[in-house]
Amino acid sequence: MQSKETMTEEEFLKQYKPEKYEKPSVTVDILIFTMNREQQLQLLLIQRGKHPFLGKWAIPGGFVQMKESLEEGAARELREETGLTGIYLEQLYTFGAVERDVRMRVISVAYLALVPANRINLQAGDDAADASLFTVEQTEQGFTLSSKEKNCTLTEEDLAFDHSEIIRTALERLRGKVRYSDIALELLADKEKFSIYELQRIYESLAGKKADTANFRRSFKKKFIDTGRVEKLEEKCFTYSKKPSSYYKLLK
Amino acid sequence: MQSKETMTEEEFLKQYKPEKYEKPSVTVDILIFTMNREQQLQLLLIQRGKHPFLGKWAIPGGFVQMKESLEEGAARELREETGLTGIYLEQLYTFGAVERDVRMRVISVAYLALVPANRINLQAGDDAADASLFTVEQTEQGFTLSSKEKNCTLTEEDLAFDHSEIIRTALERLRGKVRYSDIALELLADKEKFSIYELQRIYESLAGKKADTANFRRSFKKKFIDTGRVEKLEEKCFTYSKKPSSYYKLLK
DNA sequence: CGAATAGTGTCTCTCAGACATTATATG
DNA sequence: CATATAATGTCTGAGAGACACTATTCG
Repeated sequence: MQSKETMTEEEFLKQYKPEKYEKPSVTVDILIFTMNREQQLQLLLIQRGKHPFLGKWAIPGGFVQMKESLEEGAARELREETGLTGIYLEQLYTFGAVERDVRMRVISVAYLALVPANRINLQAGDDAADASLFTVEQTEQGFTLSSKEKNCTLTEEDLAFDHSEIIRTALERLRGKVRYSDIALELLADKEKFSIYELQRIYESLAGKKADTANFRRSFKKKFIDTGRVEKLEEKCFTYSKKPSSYYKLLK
Repeated sequence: MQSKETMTEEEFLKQYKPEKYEKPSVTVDILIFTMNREQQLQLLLIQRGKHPFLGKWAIPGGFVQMKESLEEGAARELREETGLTGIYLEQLYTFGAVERDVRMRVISVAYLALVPANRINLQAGDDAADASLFTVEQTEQGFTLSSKEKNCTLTEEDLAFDHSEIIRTALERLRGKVRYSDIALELLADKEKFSIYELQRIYESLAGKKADTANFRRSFKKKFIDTGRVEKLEEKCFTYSKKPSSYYKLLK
């Protein structure tokens, strides 16, 4: 056989054996965030029906397929859980500690999905039988997760694998990014018809703290109206207050 | 056989077969940045001695081992290339397009390493036979890589795989992060004895633009001196100017 | 009328950027 | 002396935060 250096690329490919080494498994996990009707941040979790961590809550995910990219895998998982496509997706971080799954070596690429308010309709798949939305509240220490319908509040021990660490990482990312990017817009129920009130509630959920109304409106004006990216509509919104608020429309 | 739901965890583990599905390969790639004596940002690249991309330049990397975490894998690669340990490491992004390697499906977790100036001593390993440091300059479009000793300048076509995209991502990260974090300190030759001049050159390399000396010094004072994180030394530095500059020392 | 949010105006403080000026060493 | 960087001072404008105030609708 020839030495590696003198082979052509074709010859090289012929003799190459990808199966020589043991490989870790790779999964894509997806943190699906949305807003509920009460303007609270929600996170989709699934109660595990199998070992390990039977009965604990986990971030949905699955093995990455050989013919899909990571982002496509995340989009597929999102579709399987919610039926939705065309949703904002962003790679979060890759978790690869050796013992994070007792069964085998698993490396998980975590993605963030921001689903517009009131758009989630949980799929009744086999995996998703016990999917539920939890209200996320950010605290100094970390976060709390609670579900009104399930009538429960989760602590770190109720989460499977290293998923509480993943959620912490996601919330950090959201907190940081909401300040200098437009991700808050992705959670609006309707980008073509929203009130500043709605947007502020989203901002506050992501930032993990209250914002001053006057200042929020001022910076909204500066950032979106003065630049022509958003325009005020004639129609008014009667949902949130005695005094009706203006609707705005994102142009882009 | 029992149904999954009624098995104990031990029983589950016994019947679990991790080898059922085809898996992608996972590599850890490491972008090793440092400063040279001329206060220029450098990036370590390796000229490939094998197909595919024979002769092209690539970011060093290798398969993640089954008993090491991703971060440990990055640290190992760094050690193999440079002999260094205890260096600042940060996960950058995970690249997983299906066709990014013609041989097989490869998912690469990219890490950033910031090596203090004048500390690099290239290892003469088999892989690293053709390792070389390239001076990085950031431009509006992206970047240029040039090597004085190799007497060459690389264009995107001279880079293997999707490595020009990875480098672009790394430079974006550095540009963004140098503004609000202390990563510039990681590139100082000696954290216990440095001049503001040195630090400004590092800042400028990472930010990709010149900084105003007066403003840079003012914010340095505010951020490091006034908080007690850095102290001024008696000793002076005669390297960079006719007028000697003060040395500073990072505490903690 | 009170209640609740919509929406505006104003003051302060901090910080970034631009730029002028003086200081101190070398050769 | 010229020169190069060290180091300080000053002015400006943008933006964040705190807070007082008026407007508009419902019930």
